Amino acid sequence: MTDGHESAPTGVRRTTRQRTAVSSALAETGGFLSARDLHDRLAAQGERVGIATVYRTLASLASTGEVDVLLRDDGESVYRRCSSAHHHHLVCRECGRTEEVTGPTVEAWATAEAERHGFRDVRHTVEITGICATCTL
Amino acid sequence: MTDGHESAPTGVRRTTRQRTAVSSALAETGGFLSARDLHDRLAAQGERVGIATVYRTLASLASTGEVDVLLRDDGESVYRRCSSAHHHHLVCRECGRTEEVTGPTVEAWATAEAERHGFRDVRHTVEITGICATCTL
DNA sequence: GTGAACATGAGAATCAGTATCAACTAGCGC
DNA sequence: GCGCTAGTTGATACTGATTCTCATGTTCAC
Repeated sequence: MTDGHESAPTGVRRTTRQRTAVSSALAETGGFLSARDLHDRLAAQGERVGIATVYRTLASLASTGEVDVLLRDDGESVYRRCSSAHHHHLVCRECGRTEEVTGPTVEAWATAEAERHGFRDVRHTVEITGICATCTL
Repeated sequence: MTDGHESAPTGVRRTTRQRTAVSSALAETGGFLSARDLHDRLAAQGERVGIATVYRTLASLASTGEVDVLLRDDGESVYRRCSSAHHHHLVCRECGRTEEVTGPTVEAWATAEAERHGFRDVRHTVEITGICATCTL
């Protein structure tokens, strides 16, 4: 973890066929995709991109806030092209449909609660799941 | 996935040495433990319990609400003996110390927000992380 | 005490994600 | 356009958590 092979980038981020492919595949799909899904989707489109590269690209996009990462219940991470403002998700457990929701209420509550316990540098995650109107029918 | 070997239990839950061991090891420790941690701890106490059994027992305890499951950022699940009332966690990113917090505010907000989008059968998870007072020093 | 349903455990299998490292390439200066 | 080199890629091995398999062991109602 100290100094591997792919470390020490001088900050330059090159444009490659693979990165463009991952980015646009993500943009085409509204919803959340796992790294595998994305890899399969690219393969189906004839874009040959290694799974390792997909993971690397997603991690990179996530670190710049261009995509949103969600850790599903089964432990797999899913990614989505996302507005960069802080927000939360309302996910349908049936079809996976996602709505973005914002909540000044929660933000305030989380911060207040954390401070009450003496915690600093507070972050929070809120996920709401349910069955959406369409799936209820 | 239709009908395995360990399925079709008629609802009976037997008391075994292993289940008791897992339960009490969990009770002795205030904080969160991963299945491995628990397994190691049991081994150290001379309790020979298979890792598969630890997982099974934890899953069973979790399903009855006797323990609380948290999916850590690295994807590993951690378990803790927990009050059964609905609540959330405030976790220190440094030392792992955990506080239980309740928030009628969030509950209400989550439900309202979900209903506004036409979602039913709503559940939510809220995790707040930060650096606790002790680690700040 | 008996028997059948339930539980266990050792190890194999699975699965997401990361590390390795030789080969490749974007983009800069010329 | 050419060459250089740091940044990238990808096939594959590896790791680590969790689940599956199934023969064997236990619990508990009767």
